[in-house]
Amino acid sequence: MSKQAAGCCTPISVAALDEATATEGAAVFKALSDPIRLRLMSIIASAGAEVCVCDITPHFNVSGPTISHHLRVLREAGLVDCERRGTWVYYWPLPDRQQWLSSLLSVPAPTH
Amino acid sequence: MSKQAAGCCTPISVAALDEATATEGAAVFKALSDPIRLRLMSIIASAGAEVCVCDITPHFNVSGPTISHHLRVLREAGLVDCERRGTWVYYWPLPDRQQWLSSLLSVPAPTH
DNA sequence: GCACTAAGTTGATATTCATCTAAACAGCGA
DNA sequence: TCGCTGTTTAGATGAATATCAACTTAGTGC
Repeated sequence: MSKQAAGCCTPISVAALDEATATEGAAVFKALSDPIRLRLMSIIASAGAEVCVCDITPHFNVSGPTISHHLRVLREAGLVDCERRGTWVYYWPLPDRQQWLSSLLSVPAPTH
Repeated sequence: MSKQAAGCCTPISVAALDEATATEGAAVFKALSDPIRLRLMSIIASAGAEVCVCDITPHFNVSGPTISHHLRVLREAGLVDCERRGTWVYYWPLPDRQQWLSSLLSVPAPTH
C-alpha cells in the first residue's frame, strides 16, 4: 500500500538483482519480448475471463502453429495457464508473475 | 495515485494493446530479456547516482566489449543514457521507460 | 468406426543474437 | 609525440528463435 505494486519484491531501482533472480526475471521478460506474445498476453489479461484459442487466432496474421508456439512460451514462463474443455482450449492469465515483473520495474517516488 | 504505477498508460490487464504499442513494448522488454542486461539495468537503476563502466565490468564474467554491447542495447531501448567524462563513461537510468513498462504490467486490484 | 474440426507437435529454414578477438577511438600523463 | 588505460566498433562464429508446411492428437457427432 505504500507507493505501488504491492511490494512482493525489491524493485531494481532499490537494490541490484542477484544473479539467480536476474536469470529468472530475464526469462519472463523474454516471454514478453515478442510483439505477438505481448499482444497475446494483453488479450488474455484484459479479457476478464478465459479466452478460447479459436477467438485469439483470427487477430493475427500468422499460422495456427505459430500462435500455439507463442502461447506455449507464455505458459512456460508462468504468465498464463490453459485447459482443454471439449474441442476447445481456454487460456487465462496468472497475475502473480505479471505483478512480480511490474513490481520489479516500479520506480519509487522521489523522496522530496 | 489510485492503485499504482502513476497511470501513464493503460495496463494490459485493462485493455488489449494495439499492434504498434505491442511492438514498441516488446522491444523494451527484449532489452531486459537477457540476465546480464537485467543485472546491468538493476545496478544502474539502484545506484542512486551515475555509474562508471569501470565499476560495472568487474561484476561480470564476460569481456568488456560484451558489456559495452549490452549497455548499448539498454541505451537504444531508452532505459539508460550515458556520457563520457574524461577517460570514463558514466551511465544513469531513464526512469520514464522503466515506469512505463511497470505500468503496462500492473494488475489492478480486484474490485471487491 | 468414420468424417470433421480444433489445437498442438515435428522438422526444416532463415534470421537474430550473444559472445569473442582484433582493431579503433578517446583521453591522460610523461 | 608516445605510451598507457578505458571504452567502443567491426567482423566472425555458434546458438537460439520465429515461422511455416506437414503431421499428429483430442474431441464431437453421425
